Amino acid sequence: MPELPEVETVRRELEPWLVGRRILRAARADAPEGPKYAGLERAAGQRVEGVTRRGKFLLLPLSAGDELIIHLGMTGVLSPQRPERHLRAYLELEPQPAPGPNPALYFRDPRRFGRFLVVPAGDYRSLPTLQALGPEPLGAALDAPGFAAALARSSTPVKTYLLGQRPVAGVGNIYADEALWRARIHPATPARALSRRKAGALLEAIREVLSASLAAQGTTLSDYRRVNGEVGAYRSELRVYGREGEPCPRCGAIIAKITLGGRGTHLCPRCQRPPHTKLLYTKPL
DNA sequence: AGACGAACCCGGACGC
DNA sequence: TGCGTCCGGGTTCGTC
Repeated sequence: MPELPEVETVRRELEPWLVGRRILRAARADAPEGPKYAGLERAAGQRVEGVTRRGKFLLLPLSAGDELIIHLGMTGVLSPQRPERHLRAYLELEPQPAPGPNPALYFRDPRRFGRFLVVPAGDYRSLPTLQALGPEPLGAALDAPGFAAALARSSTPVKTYLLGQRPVAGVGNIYADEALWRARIHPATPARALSRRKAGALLEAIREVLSASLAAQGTTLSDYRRVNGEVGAYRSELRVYGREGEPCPRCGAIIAKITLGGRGTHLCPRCQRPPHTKLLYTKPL
């Protein structure tokens, strides 16, 4: 759910509020001991020096050489308002000149897939996905030849490979389906079976979808909220995700939902022809 | 090493 | 109405 556009939206909203602010206290609330909230208390006394993002991870460098890492998981929401339920962790911040209670950043996460931990800056040993994360799709570091070369290294279905965050950072289930539809590629196509031309089209489609969603502050299906509590507006722009049974907006064929790599996968059976090689997916829904 | 499936977790949808 | 079951999602872990 929160993928690159949603996390970047949150990042932009947090940045002006948090940068330069000192953390008075960092604490877990209804959160278990364990790696997902490891070292959180160490943030106390440090100043937030930046709010950056890599893929779906928020990275906040702190003044004593640590780094606060936040991953929203499926249902994580960051807010200055204390939630009534499912509060996992929070940062108490030094007060602004304005009167009133100390401001705070609250992390609500009903499904507990999120993370909120502090590590020595750059020490991502407890986060293998972050450690091996591919390049940012909206940055200059990734070009079409590099992307094609990455795809050529895997025989995994291209959608599954995208979800692994290796060829490119920040693409999740929703935008993978949307980008593959735009590029007219069947999700089960082995990554290395894509021509360089098709790989280039896929990268362009990924960039278009992520940019358009970012411009709309992301997609809210149910849980995702901006820091100010508002929803993202991109849901109405989704072309295949969640639209199984509806006509394809491009050709009118009925959009299908299949399971691929254990994930719900939406596609147009006419626009996105399966590869000529053996079909790797199994059951239409 | 890489690939794959299961596990994690729980609100909501669904079936009876 | 209420109970039980299933689903899904990103990431990690265990197993092949």
